[in-house]
Amino acid sequence: MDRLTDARGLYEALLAAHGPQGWWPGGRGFSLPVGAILVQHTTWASVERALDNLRGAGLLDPPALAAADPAAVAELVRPAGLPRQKAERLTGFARALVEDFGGSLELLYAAEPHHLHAWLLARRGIGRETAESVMLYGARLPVPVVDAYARRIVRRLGLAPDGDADAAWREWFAGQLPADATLLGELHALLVEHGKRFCRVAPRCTGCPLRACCPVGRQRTAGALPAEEVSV
DNA sequence: GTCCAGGGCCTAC
DNA sequence: GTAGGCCATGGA
Repeated sequence: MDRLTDARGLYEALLAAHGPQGWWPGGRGFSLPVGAILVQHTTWASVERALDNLRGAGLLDPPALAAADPAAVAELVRPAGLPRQKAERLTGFARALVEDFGGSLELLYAAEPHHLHAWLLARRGIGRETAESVMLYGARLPVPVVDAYARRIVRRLGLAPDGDADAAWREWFAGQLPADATLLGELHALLVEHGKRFCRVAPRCTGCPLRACCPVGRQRTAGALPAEEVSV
């Protein structure tokens, strides 16, 4: 494998290695922002059980969730962990959606992107990463999602931008990739998939398809790891 | 038993 | 601005 030098090469290498991930292909339903909040600090398998519980209770509906008792919602989302916290965040999100957009995600997504971003960030429990995920997969806006996996993988490949500011990372991705929500959605999914399998906090590079072009992967194969690479 | 997952909030410094 | 604790369940 040739040495990777940019985001486009990374995307193509990950796509070749892992294939299309197809996250949230249906995209625009209420389960998307709900899932984006539920998935924080847990696995998607756990989220699906929580979503099933909410669906069974008729709460995958903005007005119904807005009116629901957070304590009852907490029991339904318990499989996804942090139940009290996530129940408050979900009911709060639904209330704001009903109050500000009549419960319509279509109207929310139709807002000017800057306002959409600001509105999402103003919701309790929605930070940068969750807001960007909703904008990318829900509103289908070409927004790169810069998460811990993206940073770790790019750092280990020796491609990280100068400085570590959010803006520098966003510019690093946006400047090298087309403004294409489908491509950026695949890239984020591929980075997560690759990170889970081969680029965790403690490097386990065995079998990593990027090993040949990754300094950490090569050193991992050889044995020792530089401390600054292990700790990224 | 230990680690950590498709984060974000709050507090202290 | 940033480091550290906290939230809680479940799978590896």
